[in-house]
Amino acid sequence: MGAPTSRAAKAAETEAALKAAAKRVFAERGYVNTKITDITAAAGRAAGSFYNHFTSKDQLLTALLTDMFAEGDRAAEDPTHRSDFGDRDAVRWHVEQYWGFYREHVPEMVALRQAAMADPGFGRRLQEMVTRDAAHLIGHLDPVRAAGIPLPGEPDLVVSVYCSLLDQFAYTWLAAGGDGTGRQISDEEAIETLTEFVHRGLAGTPPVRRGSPPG
Amino acid sequence: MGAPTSRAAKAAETEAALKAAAKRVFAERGYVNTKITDITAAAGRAAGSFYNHFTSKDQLLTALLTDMFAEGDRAAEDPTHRSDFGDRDAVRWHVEQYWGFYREHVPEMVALRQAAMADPGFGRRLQEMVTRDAAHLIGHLDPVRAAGIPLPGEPDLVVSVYCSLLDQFAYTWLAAGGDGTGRQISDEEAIETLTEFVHRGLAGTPPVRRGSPPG
DNA sequence: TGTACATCAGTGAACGCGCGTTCACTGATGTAC
DNA sequence: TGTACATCAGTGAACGCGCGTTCACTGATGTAC
Repeated sequence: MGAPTSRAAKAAETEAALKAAAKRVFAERGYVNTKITDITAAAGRAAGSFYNHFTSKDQLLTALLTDMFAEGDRAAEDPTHRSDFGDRDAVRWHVEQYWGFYREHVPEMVALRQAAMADPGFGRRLQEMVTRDAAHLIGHLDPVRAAGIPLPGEPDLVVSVYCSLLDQFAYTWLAAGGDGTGRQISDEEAIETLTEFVHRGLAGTPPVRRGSPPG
Repeated sequence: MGAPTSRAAKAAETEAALKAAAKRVFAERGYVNTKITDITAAAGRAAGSFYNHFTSKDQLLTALLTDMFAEGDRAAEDPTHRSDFGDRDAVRWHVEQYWGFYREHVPEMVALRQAAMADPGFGRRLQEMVTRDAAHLIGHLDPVRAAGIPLPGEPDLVVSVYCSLLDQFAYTWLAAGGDGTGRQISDEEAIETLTEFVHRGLAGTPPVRRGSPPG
């Protein structure tokens, strides 16, 4: 800004501007609907400039995802966290992490979701991300079983249920703009409801209930 | 086939062939990646023929969705079903309905999901579909509360949790080809795990548990 | 029943729009001496 | 420190590919008399 800049600095600045603009534009109109020139325009650069930094829109997204995962890995490396999903606090911690991460990375998460539907390469990338998460989570179920509480199904399926739930719920409320009723949702409310539901679902005792009342 | 056909019959046959081909091709390569000529080629017709029946790919999808919903409404009109989500059988019945419906309509459900991300019109359509479902389901929670069991959160959010879970889990296993580990899943296993998890999540009693053991 | 004309589903080559991508050019930064 | 040349980020008009869409044409079905 004003000060004379080296070439490298200027290039880095432009690349960062393109990335930031891409996130903004992806969030506004979605990944598939975004043209290269939408990104360069939003970044205040010429169309041709794009190709000094990225070979394609896909590769730009890949770069954004790399940034995102790097940050995510750093954030997730809190080895003090509770790892027993029979423990409500442990569930809450994980739900909160996921929710916070999604909220911070809505443009990338949405773009990845879109790209995964169109491009098998991103599909695999998304699956790997989920699988890695799942491998981490599956161990958190052992203490539940060790405590004599039967899981609702095979551990890998239970993890899949958990991931499905968090992913789609976060997408609905943080990215898609809610359930269509205009309802707003606070972080606290989302995290509490998810935590309670998941904790019960994993480690809760189903009630002994009659069917429908006679007559 | 062979027999001389009236114009109307021939046109209907072609339209049906285009719809059937579209479903096949959508399932193979996804909605966004499908070109008009992919559909006409799969149906064994000329490219121009498409426009005798549909104005665009979007409108073809709309037609497929109309067919699908018509069938879905007919199937869902079983007024004898249990409507108390404290009752495990009631939960199971709903899960089973959803799973079966999704299985029968993978191409349309996937296409709708893709279209909803790109086109706000389809986004609204999808939201309406979910909202209608939600309105039906929210009443099923009343008996749970009436029985003195606290829900894991506000009823509308609980319904949203339920819908998120079923939608994403079905998409993962029926459309996206699983969790990336090559794991297969039977209908029975899916329905049982979902039912148990949801039933506990809604109406289960969370265990009284210590935090992590001392030391 | 037969003939002449009208209509319409289907055809596929050709057209043209939109957008990704290129490339000759500019001016600023870096280097050589 | 100064001059001459090289390099490189950025520019934006122009190019061209891919695909949606059109349209003149064909041959079969429908209608009039």
